[in-house]
Amino acid sequence: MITKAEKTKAFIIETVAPIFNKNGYAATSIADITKATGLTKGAIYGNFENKEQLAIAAFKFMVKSLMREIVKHMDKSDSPIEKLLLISDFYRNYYRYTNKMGGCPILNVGVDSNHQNTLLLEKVRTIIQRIQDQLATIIEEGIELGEISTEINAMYTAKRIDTMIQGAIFMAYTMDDDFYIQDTMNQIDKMINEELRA
Amino acid sequence: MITKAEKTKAFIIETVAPIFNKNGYAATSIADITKATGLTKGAIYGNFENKEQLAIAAFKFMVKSLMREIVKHMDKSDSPIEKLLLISDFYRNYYRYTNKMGGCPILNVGVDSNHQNTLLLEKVRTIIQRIQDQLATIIEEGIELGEISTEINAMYTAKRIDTMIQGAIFMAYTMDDDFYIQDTMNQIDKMINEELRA
DNA sequence: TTAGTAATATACCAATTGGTATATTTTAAG
DNA sequence: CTTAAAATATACCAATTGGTATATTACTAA
Repeated sequence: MITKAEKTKAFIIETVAPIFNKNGYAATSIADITKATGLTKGAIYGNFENKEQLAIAAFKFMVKSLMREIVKHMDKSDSPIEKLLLISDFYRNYYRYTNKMGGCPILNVGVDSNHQNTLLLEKVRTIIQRIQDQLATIIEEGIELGEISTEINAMYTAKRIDTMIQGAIFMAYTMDDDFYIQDTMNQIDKMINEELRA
Repeated sequence: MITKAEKTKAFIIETVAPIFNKNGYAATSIADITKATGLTKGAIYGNFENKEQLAIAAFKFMVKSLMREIVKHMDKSDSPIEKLLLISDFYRNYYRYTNKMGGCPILNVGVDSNHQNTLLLEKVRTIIQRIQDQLATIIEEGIELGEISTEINAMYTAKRIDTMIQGAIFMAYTMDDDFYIQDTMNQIDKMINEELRA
């Protein structure tokens, strides 16, 4: 059964996630949180142990919804090479899409938590690792199916793609220019078609 | 003549720069600053208008010393294509080098200031623009000297290289793994040799 | 309807925040 | 050595910080 508190908890997370994502952990106060939710400290601390645990829940929520979207998009094809192209295609809308939630949580929390919050940094690392593993798995499947050259190192290539994507996201947000993402996705497509394809 | 205050000012900036870089603007308190410098609020506010101006001075200081190093390294050759290879070579030591100062100031302040501090963000943008302009100039010189293919778009290529570098820096710091930088620099070298070269 | 409990609000806490006015010390010129 | 000015230290400010103990309200099962 879904209790009142569970609904409140979900509501707090949804409301607070973009605030943490935009402002960062230290620059987000409990007052910001109560103001945005319209709730009081009692409700917040009744549902979350402390600010840190709320920030972790918010990060997980953003990543989860992001991952859901990308998997949904990716599953439009069964072909590994098509899947890779669908991933870059997903990121073509990333700037517009993530602007609503205050930017890319992986980039923002990754930088924000470094030297500052061990628990959060750990969560970011886990997510990045998972993304790269999934990318590598798709590439390996492509190799097995003969779509992708056997010369390709799946993990290296996965890391390379992920690195390019994160660079593009950083540049796009810092310079407020979607070009970086579009151009990088073109480069990744080129790489898929000209280097990966068997 | 070099006054006492000028020396103190420089000392404060040097001491405080890595703290701001590591912790971010909001997470760095005036108390952190007085503790690190051994000075009091009087000395800090006697030399800087406020926390924001100090953070800006600290950012400029870090970028200036970083730029000095990269230019010094780059000037080991007169050939544009060699200059490009020397840039990627410089970044091969970037992780170790910037760890001392608490990470890459462009990445850190770029992410930290977004949605938070307009003045700082503006400084970051100016620096990124300058880096890309300088990269583009080198590429153009390479084209004029016949070292680089006339097919190459200097500004696009400059942006592409810069984007890859920033992605590598983010990944290296977030995952605490220098591999991302080394691999990306290999990729950039490959790009220079196989795509740019006339 | 009522009692018990779950959920939220209120009032409060010490510590810290960025910043300032003023007192004190340090410096350099005469 | 003296003195004015420059530089730094001290003491203080209201506002805000994350967090808690307790009071109040909302909900649900009997």
